[in-house]
Amino acid sequence: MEESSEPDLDRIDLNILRILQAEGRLSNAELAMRVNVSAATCHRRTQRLFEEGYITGVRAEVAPAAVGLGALVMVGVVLDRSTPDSFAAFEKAVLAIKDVLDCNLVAGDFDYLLKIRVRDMVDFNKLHGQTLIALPGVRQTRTFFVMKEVKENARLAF
Amino acid sequence: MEESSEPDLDRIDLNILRILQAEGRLSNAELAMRVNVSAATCHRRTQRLFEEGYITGVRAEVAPAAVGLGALVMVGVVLDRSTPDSFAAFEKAVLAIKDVLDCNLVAGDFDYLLKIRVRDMVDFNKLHGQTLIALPGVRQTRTFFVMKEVKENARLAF
DNA sequence: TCTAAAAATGGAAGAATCTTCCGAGCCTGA
DNA sequence: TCAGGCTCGGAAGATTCTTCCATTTTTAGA
Repeated sequence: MEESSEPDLDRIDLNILRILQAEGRLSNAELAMRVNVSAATCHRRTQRLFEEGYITGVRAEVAPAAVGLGALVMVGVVLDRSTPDSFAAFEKAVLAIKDVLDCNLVAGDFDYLLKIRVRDMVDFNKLHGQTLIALPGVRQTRTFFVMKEVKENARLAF
Repeated sequence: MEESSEPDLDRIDLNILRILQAEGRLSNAELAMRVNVSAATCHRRTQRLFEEGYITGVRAEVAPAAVGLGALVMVGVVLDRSTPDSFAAFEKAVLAIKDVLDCNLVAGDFDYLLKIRVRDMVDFNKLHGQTLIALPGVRQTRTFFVMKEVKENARLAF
């Protein structure tokens, strides 16, 4: 009688996740009302969702432009060789670059796709010329300047 | 006497932003201690950061795999024509697709780059065949399956 | 079907936190 | 120098959190 996909999350848990995903600072009392359980139960449920890793953290979203990070750039990276060592070295180096928000190993024309936030194009050119192309094993990069952010970091639909 | 870049954020405000970006559920009392001001001042500062749009929201991060969204896919999209109407129609349609987390208009080989989360490759194939290539004005798409998420949604460095 | 153990629930209350008011300190400009 | 505006921290009522406990609901076996 095991459920097929999401083992131990019932409708209430899923609603808590959905609501906190949108409003992470909601008070427990208000959250309890919205999901139709008592404050005590809601508190226990939410605590469990944190403890068991369904919620990995709660973060305030800072407006990038407000802190001088107005430029968003996507970069495709191709490495020289496709060896495990080569990948590992590249990944370790990328993790240390604060401007890189996302880094994904992909199948397709690139080895990695990066998402980068910097102040402006001048800053990106410096990052590109001094850091990115100097990363271990990089054969070539392809840059995609973002001209308009249509949708950014949307909530998960479940 | 206008400052060049970040007008009205002093060191304390920036620290509040940095801390809340990492721990959005921190109590005001604890936050006040960390930034070395009284609870009252910290409360006022934080409130202002919300009201003036420096913090756009606070969100719980839900583990994608826990809610059945284990697959991450990047898709490059090229449109038939590069007219404003064409772009507008595409963007409007994309905003309605819940699986699309990011959508950016870029300069380069593609018109748009999408970031999509679905359950698995089967789900992606369905989404691709039934929805993506049927979006208004789409000439071609290029799919990049993510094989490893090296860095995901990192915090802004400022 | 029935029963007993196990688990989850909601109410209540002490503890902790929030939120606002107020007076004091500190620049700023005349 | 001094008046005005701004920001600060302490304090206290209001709100919220967190836990305990009795009750209800669910589960599993006979």
